[in-house]
Amino acid sequence: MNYWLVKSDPETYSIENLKIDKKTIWDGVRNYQARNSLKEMSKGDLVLFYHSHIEKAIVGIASVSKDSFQDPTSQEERWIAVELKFEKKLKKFISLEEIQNNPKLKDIGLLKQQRLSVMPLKKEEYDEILKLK
DNA sequence: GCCAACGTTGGC
DNA sequence: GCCAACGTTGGC
Repeated sequence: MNYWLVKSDPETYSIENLKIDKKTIWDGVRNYQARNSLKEMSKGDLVLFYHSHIEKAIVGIASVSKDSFQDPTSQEERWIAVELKFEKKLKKFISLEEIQNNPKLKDIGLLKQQRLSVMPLKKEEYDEILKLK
């Protein structure tokens, strides 16, 4: 079982959309590092859902409902997608600020690599983040 | 809305 | 294969 964090601009696709859709194909990723994470995802992994821009907070939890496969939005073999399933929306969002203020979380990709949209989390980091809620 | 950070592209 | 130019992301 692995843990991940994905970012999304809520104006494009929000946790509410995922809640309504129940499942979605997480495609369109065109960054190698993010792609490599997608590739390693497998069914049952847990995924924190982060809203960028206006919200800047972790707003929910999803799970991987289908192992990675070739991205249907690209002709190129190298791009990968997964299917994510809605798990829950957090009652209290975990803001970027709270994450930044936690010294145990200073090394996570979210803070270190601003532009990375899919990143792995260690179990400890995942647990630590959810402690903030 | 601005702009820094940084990944990607393409000319050489 | 290097690196300048360009485009995009995302925090502020």
